[in-house]
Amino acid sequence: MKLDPNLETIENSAVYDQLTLESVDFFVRMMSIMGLPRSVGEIYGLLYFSPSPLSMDQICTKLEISVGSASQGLKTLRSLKSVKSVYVSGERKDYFLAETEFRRLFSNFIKEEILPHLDSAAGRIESMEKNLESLPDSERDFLNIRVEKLKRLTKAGKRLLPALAGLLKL
Amino acid sequence: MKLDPNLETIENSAVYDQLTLESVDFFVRMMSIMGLPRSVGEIYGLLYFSPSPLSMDQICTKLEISVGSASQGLKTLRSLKSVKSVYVSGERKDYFLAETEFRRLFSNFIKEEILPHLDSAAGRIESMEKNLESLPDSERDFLNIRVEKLKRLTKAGKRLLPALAGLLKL
DNA sequence: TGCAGATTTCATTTTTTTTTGAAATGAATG
DNA sequence: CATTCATTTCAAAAAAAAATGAAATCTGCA
Repeated sequence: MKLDPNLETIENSAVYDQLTLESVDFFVRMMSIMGLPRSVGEIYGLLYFSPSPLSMDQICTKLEISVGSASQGLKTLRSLKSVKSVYVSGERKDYFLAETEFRRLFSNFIKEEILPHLDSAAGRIESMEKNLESLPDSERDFLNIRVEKLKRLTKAGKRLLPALAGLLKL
Repeated sequence: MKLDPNLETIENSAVYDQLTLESVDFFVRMMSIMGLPRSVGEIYGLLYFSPSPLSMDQICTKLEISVGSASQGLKTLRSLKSVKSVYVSGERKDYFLAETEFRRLFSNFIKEEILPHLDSAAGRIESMEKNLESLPDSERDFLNIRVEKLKRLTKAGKRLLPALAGLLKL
């Protein structure tokens, strides 16, 4: 991360830079657990500790990433509703602020990245059940139990995961 | 001495192959959501529908993967306690069976892959708090609130995630 | 103990994912 | 409505992750 040497405001103090660095690091790891690219974590980490909204080119400059990455990363963060754009009077470009309700971030992540998989899994299980029917009763038991287990797992996932974010009382 | 391959067993039917294919596909996706490599999902998917334990070379043959991958994948699965090895009399090699309690799989996954990150996050937050102290009171508020939020998030994670697997009543 | 087969390790190759940067598209302003 | 700046898109480059396979290590048994 690159610092710009304009003094006096908190944003330009060395301590603030250090905090931002730690924030970026924190969110890079967190997003990476969620399977999101480094740049997404960097952008969110930067915005999370920024008292004022930042434009895309400020983000690119401070993080030393390309405009393509910034645009892509902001798109992802927008889809997770983790970032909001802010109108700044007399400015043409968009400015961004972090949305700090983690509950919403997780709930959108689950909705967008996980539930679709559970839905397609349900389809796959149906197809397994169809295949099972064509086996003789005597040999069906073992496989039947396994398929039932998968079915219960996906159902539990579909029920539990969306409820999970709701448990976050921060 | 080797058991002769009885062509009438369920394992050799086309329907069984189809089911195995679907199982592999199911678990490859599931493991990939958890950030685990394809080979891990393939191996678990194969074992999950196998009525009899399989050796490493059987796994390599059926999945067409290298011994290195199989060894690596089994190591991961062992560490997640998702696979158990079985003694087969008169056989030198190890044989493997899937452990089908998903609760244990998830609980181990959380313990091994996620909690360590939360622990290191706690350290990072401490360092942020130290940095905060050196800022003048007047400018500390905004950042203080953010750091507190991170602290609550990691604490909630540490409490909630291990409990999560326990909610799985399958 | 020494051997043969089984398993692990790890440098290398392959595959996949992410980033880049330039061209295309879009939008506000005069 | 043309110009300029801002944003998105996407092919190519770079980086990261995973798979391979052969050498090293381990293990049980004669």
